[in-house]
Order: sequence, then structure tokens, then C-alpha cells
Amino acid sequence: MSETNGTRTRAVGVRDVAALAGVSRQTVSRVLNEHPDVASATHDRVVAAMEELGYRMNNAARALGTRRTRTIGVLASDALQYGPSRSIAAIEASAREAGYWVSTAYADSGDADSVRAAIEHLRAQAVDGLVVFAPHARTLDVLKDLDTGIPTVALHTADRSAHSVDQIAGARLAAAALADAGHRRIAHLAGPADWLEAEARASGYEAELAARDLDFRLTVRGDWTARSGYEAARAVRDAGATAVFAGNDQMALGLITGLRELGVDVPVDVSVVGFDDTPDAAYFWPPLTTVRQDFDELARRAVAALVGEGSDAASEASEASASAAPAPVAPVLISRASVAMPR
Amino acid sequence: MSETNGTRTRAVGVRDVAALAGVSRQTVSRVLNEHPDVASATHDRVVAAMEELGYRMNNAARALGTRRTRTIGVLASDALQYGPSRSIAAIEASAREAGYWVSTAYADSGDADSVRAAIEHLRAQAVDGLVVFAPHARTLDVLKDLDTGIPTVALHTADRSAHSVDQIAGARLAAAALADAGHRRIAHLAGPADWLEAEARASGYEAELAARDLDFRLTVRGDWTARSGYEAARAVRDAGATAVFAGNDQMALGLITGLRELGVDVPVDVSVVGFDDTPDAAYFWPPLTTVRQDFDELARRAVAALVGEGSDAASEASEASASAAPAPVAPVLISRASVAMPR
DNA sequence: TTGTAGGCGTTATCAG
DNA sequence: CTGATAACGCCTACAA
Repeated sequence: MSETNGTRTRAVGVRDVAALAGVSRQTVSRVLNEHPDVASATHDRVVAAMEELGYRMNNAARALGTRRTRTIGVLASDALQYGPSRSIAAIEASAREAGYWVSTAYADSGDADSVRAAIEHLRAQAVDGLVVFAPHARTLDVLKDLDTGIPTVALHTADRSAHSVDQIAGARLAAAALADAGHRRIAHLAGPADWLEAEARASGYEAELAARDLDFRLTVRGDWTARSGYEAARAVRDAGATAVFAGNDQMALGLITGLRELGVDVPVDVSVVGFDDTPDAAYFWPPLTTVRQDFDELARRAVAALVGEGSDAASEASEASASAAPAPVAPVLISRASVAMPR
Repeated sequence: MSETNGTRTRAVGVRDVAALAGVSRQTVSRVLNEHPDVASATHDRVVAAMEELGYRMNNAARALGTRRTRTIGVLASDALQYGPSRSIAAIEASAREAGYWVSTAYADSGDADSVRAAIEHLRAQAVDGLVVFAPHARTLDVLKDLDTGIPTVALHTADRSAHSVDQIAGARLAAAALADAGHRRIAHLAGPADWLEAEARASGYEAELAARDLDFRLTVRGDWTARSGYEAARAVRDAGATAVFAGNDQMALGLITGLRELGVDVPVDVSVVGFDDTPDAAYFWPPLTTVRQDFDELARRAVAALVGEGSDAASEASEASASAAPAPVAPVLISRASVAMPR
């Protein structure tokens, strides 16, 4: 606004700031990087100069020098699903807080080529770390093949060890809620077989039923969409299930609608439990009992792992935890009206 | 894998490629940038060398030279809503196709400081173009204040002229569907008053009713959530409305559930139309009549505008359209079971 | 069609 | 604590 710059303002750089502050550009650089060994008087002078000139750092130049971009790459897929979209936003927030940028690339996780291309894209961007949404087993395979040499953390994978919500525990919670209500014929409306989380949930269902000596088994495959839940209604009805654990809330929605069209009431005739706890689930009819996952926490951990790894491995020791094996995030059951006792 | 590199592989650069191909680095650069004046023999030799060395371009260096990052910044907000999350993914796809990266920053569109911070963030990244989700009037204000000097396109704004879905037309479609079914007491469940799209839809509602000489008016404010729709049910019932145009599908969902709890059936007692056509809407109970917006097209246009602007202003002329004022994207009504004749 | 020189804005290294 | 000098890897001139 009030700039009275005589020379051509071609772009304010450290050199300009240095000149105005009467120091070398190296000193400016030190201030920029919060290097401790700078006299506070000098520091203030430099800051003032930056202020006056409206200086902004050039990241390209910095990256060129440091070989680090302070950018985290996110390979997202299925970003229209509630969980992933939620995670993406959370990752960005965590990253920014840590002073990082986020560069995103979307891929179709089912298509290896698309995943490969997206990773190449991010890699060319020279990201310092990579968060990969790997819901498909195939995605992980591609990841291993490529061996990017970049610190990477996988998300939305059923890998219990690392950064994930405990899918099996969540599924058991759901099945248990149904069993506790007195149901003995509990079906599972599962996600696609090539999704790791879907399989984990299916095995949690299996485990809980086995633990309770329940013999009835029915697994119907869906594809996460409400439509597929809708289409599963007939199979559920025909098998005489009195309860269904749906792999996500959307399928639960479709299922409920499908059952209703067949004259089967939820929860009077059939009880339903979902998974995710989307914001809408509380307003389904009936309000859906479901399992909530803490995606924010997940994202936070992922970013922390990447950022910590890059700079100082001990930076996580501030709390009081083991360094290698963080416990998976625990899901929690949200009870609403879609579960009732069997007739 | 099978690298037998004698020297320290410090990072393969143009210089290495040039050496191996027996040309100057400038020639390599030309190949990289698809400069026409390169003998095809030389070209092939260079490409082979790049292949052999596993060369990858360093974007930071390129950006430093060209002052362009080939990165589009996306200032996203309300990314958990269906429309925005959809748009973000579409933007990324379009950008990548155009050879651009996408750097995202999320902000709370209602909070001016948060918007400012996010824009600063992106600006420091030296993005070549900016896509700003500006659902709030306030967001636009911040944008104007800042005057980034970066080509910018606003999305999810009610600005009819540019890259947007025609909100008013959409709202009129919704209201018309209700009126055509015979309703004369049509209420509007609106989004927050400080949302431009919400206001546009409200004015579309108003316009359509006025055009039909319908006197009844009732506008209930929601906040886009199903919860707010749920809470609006009583007001709708008490006012004796026989139809409601909800500002989005989620509020429609909550409204329907709320009405049902009050003993009001949809569509027998009250008809409802939503907005967005989320994938779930077809499986609500009853399946929701709603207005579909083409977010993909929107994103495509936004990116095209940015990329075109940056390089060659005439690049859009390939089709056959005026250069300045693209028509807004037309929404379309999706008829389902939530609308019936009034009793 | 190809090569030579210089610079983009910052950080690293080594002196002072 | 501060400053010189040389990279970082590529691109834009201009020259050959």
C-alpha cells in the first residue's frame, strides 16, 4: 500500500531484507529458520525489515537448497466415502500445524495403474512423506513394488499394527450389541472382498459369533453403496436373519429401505447395526446404531509419524509411549434405535 | 535394482543425463520441455539416457527458474459436505490431466482469519492459480482484501456469472415440482443466511412462488445438517405447510425423520424436495426427489480457466463459445417418491 | 539444431 | 554470533 520503492520491485528476497537490515543474507536465513544463535537485536531488525518489505519466502528455492519440500503427499482414493474425506481434511490440518504443505493425488484404489501413476506424480513432486490410503490389498502391493524411498504410512488398511482403527474390535462391538440384545441369527452385510477393512470387519463378525457359539452365518457382499445394501435386503429376509451387521452406514441405510419395501420392519423384525457413524446416521429411520471411528486421531498419528521420522526420531518421546508399536485406535459403539430384541 | 553406478549416486540430474547422452544439459532441458527443435535421433538418445539413469525432474529447480510451480492451490472449506468433497476430487483430476499438481489448504469458511491463513499458506507455496471455495460472503471479502495477484476462481459461490451451478434455477425447479403437484403452501428449509448459495436458493424459492402467485411463505433456517432439518420439523408442521423445499439433502433427511416423529407422513401429509442428489438420497425413506448439481463439470471449468489463463488465453476457443461469460451449469430435477399431491 | 554463460532465491559450509 | 562463497538443478537468454 504505502510502498515507496524506487527500484523495480521484482520480488522481495533475502538479499533485499539483508540490505535493509544491514546484515548478510545468511543472517536473514538464520532468522527465517529460527536458528538460536542470532542476537535478539539483529533478529528484531531483520524481522522489521521483512515486515516492511512484505517479504515472503520462496519455497522452491528453499527446497532446492535443502532437498526437502516440507510437503506431505497424500495418495487418496475413494475420497467420496465418509471416512477418507474426513481423513484427508484431518491430515491437512495436522500437516499445516506442523508447518507442512499437503499435495494430493487421487487414484482409483482398485486400479493398480492409477495408483502407480498417482504415486509417480507425488514422487516427482519430491514430497518428504507419503500418506497412502490403501484400502485395497492391491494398493499395498503396488506400494511395495515401487519402493519409493520416501517415508510412507498407509491408512485405511486393516494392518492392525500401525495407524489404524481396530476394525476387528469394531466389528465385534457391533456383533456383540446384536447378540446382547438376544439375537442368534445375525447376518453380515460386508464390503467388497478385496477391501482389507471389509475383510477385517468380516472376520470380527465371525470371531464374535464363534466366541458366543452362534452357528448361524450369512455374509452378503455389498460395495459400500446404499444401493448394494438395498439389493441385499431380499437375501437377508430369505435367510431368516433377525439381525444384520452392515459394513458401513450407507449400506445399512439401503438395507433398511430395502427391507421396508419387503414389509420387514427395522427394528421390530430385524435389527441393524452400521459402521462409521456418519453425521446422518442419527437421522436415519430408525436412527442407526453404529460404530464410530476416530478418523481425526488417525490422521494426526499418520502425520506425526511422518514429520517425526523426517526430522528427529525422538520427538515423539514427549508423552510416555513405546516408539514402535502404537496401539490401534479403539472404535466405540453408538447405540440408537435400530437394535431391538428379536420377537 | 540393477544399477551398477560407480560414482556416488547423489541424485541424477540433467548434467548426468547430458553426459551419458553426449549432449549439453541444455539439450536435455529441451527434451524435457518438448521443445520442437531437437533432432529426433538426439531426442531418443537423451530419452534413453534418462531411462537408464532413472532420471526424475526436480520441480523445485524448475520452479525456481520459471517462477511457475505448475501447482494449483485449492482453498477448501466445508470439505465434509457432499458438494465440496466431490469438487475437490474433480479438481485434482482435471489438474493432473493438465499436468498440474494440487496443493490443498482447508479453512473454516466462516472464520476470516482461518481463510486468510490458508490463503497465505498457499501463496507462500507460490501456486500458479487458486481455486477458492467461497460459500460465505465473508470468504469473498477476505479474497478481495488480500488481492493475491494470483489468478483465482471462486467456487460454490452464488455468483451466477462464472463457474457455478445455477442455484436460482435449481431452486425454482424444486419449488416448481412442488407447485406442479398441486401444493400451495410450500415452505423453504434454508441453509445459513451467510451462505451465498443458501441465499440464492432462497431467492429462487421466492421467485418461483411469486411467479405463480402463491402467497404462503415460510422460511426456516437450518445449518445444512440433518440435525437442523430434524429440528425444523415442528415449525413446518405448525405452519401447516404441505410441502417443503429443503436446501440440501441432509436437511431433507432430518426433516423427514422429524416430521415422522410428529406423526406427519412424507409424502402423504407433506411433500419434500431436497438439493444435491447425494448418492444416499435415492435410499432415504421415502426416496428423495431432489435437484442434481454437476460438480465435476464445475471443477473442470475452474481448472480450465486457470490453466488457460496462465498459458494461452485463446486455448479455450477450440469449442465455440464466447470467451468471457460461460453460462452457469444447469441443475436437473430428479423425481422420486417424496413428492405427492396434497391431500 | 546445439552449446555456452549466467542467474533464479535459499541454505550449507567454513571462516572470522 | 556473523559473514563470505559455493552449491542446489534447472531455465532463459544469446551465440555458434
